[in-house]
Amino acid sequence: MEPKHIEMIQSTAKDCMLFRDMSVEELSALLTCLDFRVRSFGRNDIINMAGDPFEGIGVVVDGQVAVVKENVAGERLVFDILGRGELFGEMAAFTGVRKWPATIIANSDCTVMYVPADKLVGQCSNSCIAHTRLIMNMLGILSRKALTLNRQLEYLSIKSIRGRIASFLLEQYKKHGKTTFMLTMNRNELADFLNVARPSLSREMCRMRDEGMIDFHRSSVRIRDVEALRAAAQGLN
Amino acid sequence: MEPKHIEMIQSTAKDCMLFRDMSVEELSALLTCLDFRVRSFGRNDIINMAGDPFEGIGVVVDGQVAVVKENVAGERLVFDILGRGELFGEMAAFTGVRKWPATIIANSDCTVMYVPADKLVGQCSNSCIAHTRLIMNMLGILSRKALTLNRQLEYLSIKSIRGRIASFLLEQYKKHGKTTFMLTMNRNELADFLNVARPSLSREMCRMRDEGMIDFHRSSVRIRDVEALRAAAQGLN
DNA sequence: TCAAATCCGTAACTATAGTTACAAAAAGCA
DNA sequence: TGCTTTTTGTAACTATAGTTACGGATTTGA
Repeated sequence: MEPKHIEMIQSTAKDCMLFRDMSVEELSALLTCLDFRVRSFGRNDIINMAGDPFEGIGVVVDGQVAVVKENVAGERLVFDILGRGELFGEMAAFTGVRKWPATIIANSDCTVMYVPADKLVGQCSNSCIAHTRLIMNMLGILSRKALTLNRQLEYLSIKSIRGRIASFLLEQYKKHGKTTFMLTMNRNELADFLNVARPSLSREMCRMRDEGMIDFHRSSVRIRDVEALRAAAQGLN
Repeated sequence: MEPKHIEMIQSTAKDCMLFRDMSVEELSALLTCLDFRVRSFGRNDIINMAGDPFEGIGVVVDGQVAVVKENVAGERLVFDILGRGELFGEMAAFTGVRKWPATIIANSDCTVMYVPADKLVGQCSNSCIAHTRLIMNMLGILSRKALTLNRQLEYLSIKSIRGRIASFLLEQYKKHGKTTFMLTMNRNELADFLNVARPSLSREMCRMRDEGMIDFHRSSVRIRDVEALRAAAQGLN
């Protein structure tokens, strides 16, 4: 293990849900008994391939990775984008799944730390306090994960494109706190995210503009009629 | 607490993931320190309403409940059907959410046991072994939940009704290990589950029958051409 | 700075799914 | 058993979204 890795992990751990509420000492003790490994990847490298044998949970130490799933037709569905301190493989770890359920791809040059699943689950020999906390943190992470999935499910359960756009924009509005904001996705990505065809998305957005609900140009959006948007999100009108 | 309840819970606990791998003694000790409550409901009763204050995890002791979500337009999306020994509210418990994220409805007369969230999370005063095991079981349950949601997300990301039906039937086929099996949902429920209109579901199922992929009558289904189904699930043909 | 690549809106056409209504079959029940 | 309720398939019609193609705007990068 190179020293720069240790340092990087220590500093990442501060922002990592998995190691939350631990003192530096606890963390050090924990890290020694977790028996982790570190690997680095270049942009677009495949970090883990769906179906490959699952070894353990991954923590993004540096850079950005994407969790994707591909069907046989070759369509790629982006499930999640993860940054520093975020986890992947946590669902597989506790269900005894032996294969990666999704593919992990490096969105940029990145460094990943792997923790063997059995080290997480098993009681460590020093039975450190930090290990207990680790488990509780894990519970929180998994729960949050489930809630996020739940919310995404709500998106896809909306049947009309207009409803999905409206819900999405309302969430952005809430997030930014302003009626004018920039989208972080281009039309293609947004269409993928909302699981609709790109031209259909454009068409519907223009209709909504024509009706005076919103205004937009490229990635900048302005909400003109919040109430109308709310109604649209609920499938009315 | 009525004795019949205690007995019912003890017997349910045997089949309950939350209490897995515990001896009768451990279970008894655990139950005393969990401070649970028991309530009974009649068919179609609302057990917990989305938005109502969240008290604790629910365990189905007897009967069947449905986890649903409704939008203002009144459309009802069935997220899950739970039987004896299954849990609800486990996601809310560990994320500090104070409101029920979904509505729970009694599918039949049923009995439910509630365990306060803080009793699960906090160390019990007797720090019993069973409590540790409870937490580990909880990890497994949450992971599995997340995987299930993931799978449902995959369902809804399929754009065609035919693809959804095919995926659903393939999963049932895999689950039963036989090409002939009974569905546990009627057409209405299945349509809800797949998030499509009921007549559209019927129509598509009939088309698939006409094309020789499947055979069915009411809730009994026979898969006639697995490969064709696989192709359909992937959006081909 | 200019050419290439990408992004975005648009339109015509097609395909798919939703809506509504109804009747036959099955199940529940008095 | 016979009546009622529920479940299911079906059909005609409508609405919505996907497909394909194209051109202008914008960005990228040599």
